[in-house]
Amino acid sequence: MPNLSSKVRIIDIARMADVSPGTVDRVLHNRGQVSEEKKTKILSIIEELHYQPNILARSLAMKKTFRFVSLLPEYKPGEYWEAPEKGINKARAEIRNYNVVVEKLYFNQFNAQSFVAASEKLLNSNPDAVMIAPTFRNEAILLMEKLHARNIPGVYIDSNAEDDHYLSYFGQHSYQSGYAAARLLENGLPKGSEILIIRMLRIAGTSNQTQRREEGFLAYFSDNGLKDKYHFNNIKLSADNDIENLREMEHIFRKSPHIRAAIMFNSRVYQLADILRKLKIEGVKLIGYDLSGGNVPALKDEIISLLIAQRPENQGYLGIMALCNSLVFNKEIKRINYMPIDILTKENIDYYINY
Amino acid sequence: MPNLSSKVRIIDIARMADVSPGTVDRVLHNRGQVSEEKKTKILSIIEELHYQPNILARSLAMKKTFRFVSLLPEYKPGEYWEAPEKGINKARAEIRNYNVVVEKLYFNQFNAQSFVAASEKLLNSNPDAVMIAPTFRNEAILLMEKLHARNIPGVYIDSNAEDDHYLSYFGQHSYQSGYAAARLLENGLPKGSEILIIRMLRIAGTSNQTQRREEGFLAYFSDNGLKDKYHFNNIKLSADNDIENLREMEHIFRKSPHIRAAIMFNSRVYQLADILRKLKIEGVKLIGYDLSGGNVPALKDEIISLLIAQRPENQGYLGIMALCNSLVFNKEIKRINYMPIDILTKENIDYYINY
DNA sequence: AATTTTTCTGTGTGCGCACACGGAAGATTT
DNA sequence: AAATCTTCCGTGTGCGCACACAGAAAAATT
Repeated sequence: MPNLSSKVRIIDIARMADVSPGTVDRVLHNRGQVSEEKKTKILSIIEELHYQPNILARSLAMKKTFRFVSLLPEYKPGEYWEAPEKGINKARAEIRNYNVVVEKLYFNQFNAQSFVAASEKLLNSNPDAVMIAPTFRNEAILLMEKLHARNIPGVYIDSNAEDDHYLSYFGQHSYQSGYAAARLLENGLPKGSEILIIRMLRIAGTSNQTQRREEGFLAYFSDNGLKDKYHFNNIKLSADNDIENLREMEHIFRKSPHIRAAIMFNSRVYQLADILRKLKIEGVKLIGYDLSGGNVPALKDEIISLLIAQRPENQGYLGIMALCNSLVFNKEIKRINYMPIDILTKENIDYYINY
Repeated sequence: MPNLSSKVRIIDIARMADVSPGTVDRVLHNRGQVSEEKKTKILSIIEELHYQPNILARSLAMKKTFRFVSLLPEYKPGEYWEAPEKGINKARAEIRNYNVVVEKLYFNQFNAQSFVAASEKLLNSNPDAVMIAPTFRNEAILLMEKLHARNIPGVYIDSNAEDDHYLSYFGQHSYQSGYAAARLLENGLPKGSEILIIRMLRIAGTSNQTQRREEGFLAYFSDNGLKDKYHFNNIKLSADNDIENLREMEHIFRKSPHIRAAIMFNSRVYQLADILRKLKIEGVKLIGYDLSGGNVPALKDEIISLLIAQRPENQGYLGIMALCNSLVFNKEIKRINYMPIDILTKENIDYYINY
């Protein structure tokens, strides 16, 4: 148990080691040269006294200011990516006095080229650390490689590119969140029911994350020998053509009136909820992801039964804080940080503030 | 939008107002006297420039050290109260450099007299701020009154004494968490099932919190017209006599073999889980609270179906941080802070780390 | 042995703030 | 008008650290 109460200063160590404060400073920062003899002596005293530098004084004295840059998808108010941004702002205010400024860059999440362009900009600005949402996996890996070559640490949030060069990852375990969703969906569902799996057509292809969730979802049923107990029905909806979607769904439900459950693996569930509301279809257990858009109202209206969330705000906050902890405070950073898989219902949604 | 980037110092303000830095200092701290004319001039400049003091420099310069004291139930390893303590330690490490020390006092949660004795000790030590678990409501209110008379701020965690003198509260909305539990228990439960409600006999009487949870639980059924759809069976178990409890439960299940669900409103569910395991009773949906003791293993073994948690670690952390934010950083503190009602299953428990 | 080069080491200054102190200006009393 | 008290105000010092700089010691070169 380290001594947290009594204060040990650099000057104390210097006195004990019979050297000047500057020398201690040098061994602490690997600056200049210090004779091997003094070095070991100083280090042993530091160890013995559990010396911990006063971060406040350090930041106050330090000339260098750190520039962190985030690279996230642009968004409209209420959309998913608003949440991580809020977390960034929170972190920014918290570490402002430690000489770190946080800047933001954005890309279009449906356009890989915009990611590449923003990457270019990012690199040219020569930041001290970066936080990236690797929506475009290959492009993100390329960027991270370049950053690594320049010794610029980077963290991923939301999804993990799983390359070798990132400092840390904050995001969900997509597979497991699908698995958890399956269990919740299946719970209390009569055997023989039909389950509707809805995918969204996406210009940039299905996202990695969505796919993993679906894998986990299906794995639950096969792992537990439930695959034959239910009928699975796959359907694809368009991202923007609401009228077409409505027609499609009406068709599906006329053909299969025994659908008792439905799931979507992204945050657009509220669109489906709208359709169900319009078609006056009831008794369908609907599960989706995230609190963005109209999801919360639909949950409260009991059209959506459950939402699964992953604290996107905290992801942004923790990503920035990890950079700060690593660069400014020289702390060790855990590399993979899976966020909790939060289960939200009408009854607990109002208290879901991420303290 | 305040200017977060450019630094404004006291000396800058002084120059602009054509006074000495000491004068600015005086109006910032209401120290000494300053002529009304200069005062307003300085204040308007502060306003205009969005001056925010550098907390780091302030703490570095400040002579005063703050003493925060927590007053929580004593506990054995693995018990509920270990969690808030962890949060306290986290906060302590974080604010150490801001000249605040955090001390801990304990009481026996089954003995009101021990709370009073600890209160005495607490008051005599003359702390700068306190955090209290008001397990004994009346005694806690009395203590908070005395603290208030001495101008010592105090926060409650875990449960709320709901008096007039506390600074802030961090804890669950007990009623609502019972309500949420009811919904989860009822979901998928065949109508006509028998539901077992288990209470623990407690020397010090039923705790306020437990009672509220039960109220919320029952309210769900009456609110939704489900009261007559199920049979409710109440049973009391002893806190320590396991053998007697086993016999009792065996009796109950022999008499009522149609029990399909059971709930306990405290963290001792694992005791019931043990009994069900011993009696080889299956097909009972069991819900309980908190992650302490053997609850997590029982959840993973699927004897417990769901656990409801309320981030006790964060409660301790946030309670201390609230004191710090108020006293040291002069921030506004939200008075009532209900913690999220977290729903935990076998599938998401492994990712439940409170980031 | 005298020099240059390299390695090592101590001192001084300032980051932005709190706080003590001493002195000036004004108000009150003698 | 002189003395005392009160209100007001400016300056100086230190919190613990980083960093620049100059100078000493040691090593390498001439």
